[in-house]
Amino acid sequence: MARKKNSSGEITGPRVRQVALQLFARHGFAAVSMRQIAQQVGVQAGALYLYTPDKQSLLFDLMQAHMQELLDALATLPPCPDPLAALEQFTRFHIRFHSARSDAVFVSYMELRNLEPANFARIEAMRRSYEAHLEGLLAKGVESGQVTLPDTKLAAFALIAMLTGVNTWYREGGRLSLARVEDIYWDMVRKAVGA
Amino acid sequence: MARKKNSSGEITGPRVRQVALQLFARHGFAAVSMRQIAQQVGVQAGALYLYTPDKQSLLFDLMQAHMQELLDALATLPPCPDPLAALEQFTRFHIRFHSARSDAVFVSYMELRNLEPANFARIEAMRRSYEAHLEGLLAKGVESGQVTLPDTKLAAFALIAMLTGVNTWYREGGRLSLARVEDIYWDMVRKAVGA
DNA sequence: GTCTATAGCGAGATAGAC
DNA sequence: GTCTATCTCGCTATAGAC
Repeated sequence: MARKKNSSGEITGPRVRQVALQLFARHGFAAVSMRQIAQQVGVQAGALYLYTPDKQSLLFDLMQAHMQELLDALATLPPCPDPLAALEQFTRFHIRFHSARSDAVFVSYMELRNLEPANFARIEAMRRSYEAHLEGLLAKGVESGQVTLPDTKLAAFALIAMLTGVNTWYREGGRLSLARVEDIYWDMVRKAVGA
Repeated sequence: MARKKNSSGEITGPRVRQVALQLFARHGFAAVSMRQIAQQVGVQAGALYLYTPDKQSLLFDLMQAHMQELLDALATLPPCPDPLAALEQFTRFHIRFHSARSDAVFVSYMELRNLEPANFARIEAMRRSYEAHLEGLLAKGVESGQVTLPDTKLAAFALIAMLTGVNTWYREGGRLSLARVEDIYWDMVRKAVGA
């Protein structure tokens, strides 16, 4: 066994982050106290500072980890030479990835205003990189003539907003399976880009 | 003149609401103190309680006023017998109305979780009523055969998310006029619904 | 690594003078 | 209608025992 005798530190750190994410999503960063987090983790408030230098860093780390995971997952999608197939792949990927992480998505969008300027800039750069990827796909589709769009930049914004909106209403075990939701949204995306 | 000698009370009330809305949008409800609001209004903290019983009521009043204004404006749109013309009218109305009130839109969405349950229920009912209006338009389009959609409920969610998303990037005096933005979004909406 | 205890501060809200 | 002063509470963060 590689575990040390006092191994709870290896488990408490991730647990602090998990609890913080859930509470931030539910009540908002500013409305959640370090005491609340500690209570839900099952430690005293002072012990939290072994895992984060302060509350702001805790928020930033959660948001950065989420955005990095998103970019990494995007980068490991199988290559897709056909622009329309790539757009379908992106659509289904976006819905699946985001619906599986509703707390992180919510926090990463809603709490931007609670980041210090330097931290804000770093998260925003990651978000722009993701948007630019979609815009690139749309531009390729326009080039190949498979897609017709008045403005690829606005289309990228519009599609991401539309797809992320799934998180506001989708609940597992509801009327529709996620696969069916993907189908329906892909149908609307495909038509919206004139394919 | 109808103004009384001590007329500042007639102007301070609206000003408190205006300042609170701006600060809530910028920093979040929980992060803004009554002292901050008072300072920006130019009164002492205690004086705020002449205009609102407490901070929660201030938030709720702002959100309710916004939603009521939205529903009222929707109800006074000129009647539109053709389903497709009605959908275009809705699209342009939504973009215009929401882009002119970005603070209220932002607060009314982001701060839902800071409402007491009873207040939350009232705001949610108003939002659902707005969504139902759009879904009704889409259903009429399907009936008349001018629109093709796999699911009108999801389409309503998708279109509202897409249109409201304009607020995340649109700034007056930017690359595109609002009229041009309306055109571009209407093009995508029209195609997305299979018209 | 976690605890107790506490410093230092700022919050929401109220009382009463003017 | 607005002010000053204050009550009471909870916050972030730290110190030091174990």
